Amino acid sequence: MKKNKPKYKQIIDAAVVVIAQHGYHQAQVSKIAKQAGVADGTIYLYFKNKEDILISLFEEKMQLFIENISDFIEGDYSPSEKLLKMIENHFKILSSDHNLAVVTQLELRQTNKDLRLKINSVLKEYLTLVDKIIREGMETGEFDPELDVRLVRQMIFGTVDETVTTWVMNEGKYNLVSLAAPVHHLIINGCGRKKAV
Amino acid sequence: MKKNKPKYKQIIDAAVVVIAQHGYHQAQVSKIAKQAGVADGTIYLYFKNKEDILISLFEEKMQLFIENISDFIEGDYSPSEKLLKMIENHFKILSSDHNLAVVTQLELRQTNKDLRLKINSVLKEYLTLVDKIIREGMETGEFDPELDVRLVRQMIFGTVDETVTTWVMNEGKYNLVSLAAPVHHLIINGCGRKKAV
Amino acid sequence: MKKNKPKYKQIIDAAVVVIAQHGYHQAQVSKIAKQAGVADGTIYLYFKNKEDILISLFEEKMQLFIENISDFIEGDYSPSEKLLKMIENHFKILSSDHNLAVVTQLELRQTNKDLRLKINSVLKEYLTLVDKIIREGMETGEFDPELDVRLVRQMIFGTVDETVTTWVMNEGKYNLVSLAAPVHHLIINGCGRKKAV
Amino acid sequence: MKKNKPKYKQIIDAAVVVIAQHGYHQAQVSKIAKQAGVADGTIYLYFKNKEDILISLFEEKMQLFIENISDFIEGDYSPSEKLLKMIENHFKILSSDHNLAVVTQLELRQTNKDLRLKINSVLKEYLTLVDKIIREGMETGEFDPELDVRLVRQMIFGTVDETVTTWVMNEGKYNLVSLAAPVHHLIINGCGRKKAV
DNA sequence: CATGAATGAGGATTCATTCAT
DNA sequence: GATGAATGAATCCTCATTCAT
Repeated sequence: MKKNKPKYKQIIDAAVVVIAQHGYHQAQVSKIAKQAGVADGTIYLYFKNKEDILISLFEEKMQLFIENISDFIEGDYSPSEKLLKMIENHFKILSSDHNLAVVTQLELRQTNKDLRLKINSVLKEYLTLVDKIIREGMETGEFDPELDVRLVRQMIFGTVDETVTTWVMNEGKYNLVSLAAPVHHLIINGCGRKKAV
Repeated sequence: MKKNKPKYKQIIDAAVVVIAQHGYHQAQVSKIAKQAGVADGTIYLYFKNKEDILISLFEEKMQLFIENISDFIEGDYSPSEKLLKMIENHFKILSSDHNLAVVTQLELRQTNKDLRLKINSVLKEYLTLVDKIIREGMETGEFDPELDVRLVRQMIFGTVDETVTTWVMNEGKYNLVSLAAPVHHLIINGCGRKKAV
Repeated sequence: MKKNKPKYKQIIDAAVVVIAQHGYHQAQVSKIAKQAGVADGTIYLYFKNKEDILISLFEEKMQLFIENISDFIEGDYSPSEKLLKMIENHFKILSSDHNLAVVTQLELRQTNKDLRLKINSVLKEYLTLVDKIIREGMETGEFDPELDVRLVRQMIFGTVDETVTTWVMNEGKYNLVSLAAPVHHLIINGCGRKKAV
Repeated sequence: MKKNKPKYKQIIDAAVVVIAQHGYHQAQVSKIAKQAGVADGTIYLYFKNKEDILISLFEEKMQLFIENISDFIEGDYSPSEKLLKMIENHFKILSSDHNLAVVTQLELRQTNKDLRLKINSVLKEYLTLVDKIIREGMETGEFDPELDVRLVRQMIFGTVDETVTTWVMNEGKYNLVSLAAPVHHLIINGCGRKKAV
């Protein structure tokens, strides 16, 4: 399995650094090879082509998101709590690796439609976990049972993603993790005034 | 004023068609010229360069969004109603011009960072209107007065944008406009169960 | 006769200014037209094409050189004196019109071989006058009767031309006209030490 | 060192052939690559850009001129003899490589001012050698000690250059090398009649 | 396994010239 | 005579990928 050889991860990490520093369109294979400390040709012993580097990069990093939340997704937390932990996890990971945040929020979106569709299919596993939480919430009655799951998932992911992107575009000038609670609150309660109970 | 000459809009419309059909990276100037029924060189009588076509395209189309909502943004509707109308307008425009939807949601995002920053500054006018509605809602008491305006704007825009993108990626297989009401409901109330009044 | 209409000279003078200021490769027809205060198309009522402007420019200006020396070329001066006057005239004209000097010494040499051959044939009339002086000098015995006329002409023109070009390249920082006498002296006596008489 | 790899000289020689045959403006990079028997892209492994090919060409060939004369420039010849050998060398090199003569005398002068300035700075080393001979002649008393060195250098170079250019324009119809002695004679003695000794 | 020299397809832009008004 | 909007041909360079060593 190539994925376990040291050069595999070495090249992916080099790709993150190069793309973050030089931008997607200036991230030539030769630059990535140099950063990884291997020859250009070596890249092709581990990846089919350049596109394959990017998809693999996304797969690898997506594991970070999923591994962390798998722990508590089956745990004894309420759906709302799970959602909060998920958002916190999302913000923490990207907050702690600014290069990765730049790559996923800005640079990797400059790819063509085909590549983006492939990236989206990698994303699906993550989104499925969101769906699971939503359904659980609807079943326990914590969430509105009339919800359209896909729409809610889009609201959650759209809000989270837009929040991170804006943060990256502002060059991380404010604390992203501290936005997890208010974002979660917005998602659960909307922007309407809470009715007196 | 070049913008009022017929060929200006003719070229922009050609660009939308060509980019939607062939993708951003296959949208050569010569292809756009052919689609517009003009010579390659004529493009450069109306636009500084290829990038200028794209920015102008975005400016021109963004006017559609803004013009329509300017009518009622000052009207006697409640903030929540204004928000609903805004979302409906957003969905209607992109629903009725599938090419445009493909271009704005998928193709135009593949551009380099410089171009995207310029596009974002065009977008700002639209986002300012959203902010206005949010602030009005907070003042009238219809919205939670404790809201972080930027965060709410990100939730609204992120949700709307993600909804449209998913719809485009599903090739418009379902009715987008009919999602305006549930999306609006989610934004106002969140996914939490409505408390008994 | 087009050459006598005011716009003919107007366009040629505009060409000299534009070429001197912007360089040969940035001297577009439209720029020359603008400088001349006419429309692009008007140029083509007076000149066959762009090349024709340049040849005509050279013809017109070459007249300046020839007219002035025609006066004394038939006069009672010795061949050596005629040569000195010719060099002085050459230096004076280019000294007094820096734009013209830049155009003839630097810019017009960037043209293709064909155009340069045409320019050379315009130059011929001028060079014939040089030949005439040389032959006269050989006949009167003032010049070495064994000379190869073509070679001498090349020495004279080569030396004069190189002197002007160097002066232009040094941006006219020193007085060109005052070099006429020493250049003339070099041409007549060479660089060898004058033998004691 | 790229300059010592075989393809470096291979490409330069191809450039000389292509420029001589097709003219500067028709010497496309792809044509040069084809003539050199390499791919277009290979050119750019050895040269920064097209301009760099031309400057390198000039540098490379200028070495021919300088190497040959370095041998005797320090030798026991009189300054006048050195000058003669230099002119002979100059004529021999260009006489034996007609393509090169066309390129240096006609085609390479069509380049823009920037490139010409760079070419001129390459030429400087050669002109410095001329200056050296002149100064030596003035010191030994073989040349007029009152000479303006720059002016004499301009006479020498202007005469030599004009002689070669005329020869090239006449398509090499006569023997250039045999003109070395008379040109040298003219430079040393001028065209004036030698005074009886 | 690893290398890196070589490959070659592909596109935005300029500007001399035309011609309907 | 004069205009100027429209034309369209023509080229340098980059970079993902290969393959002989």
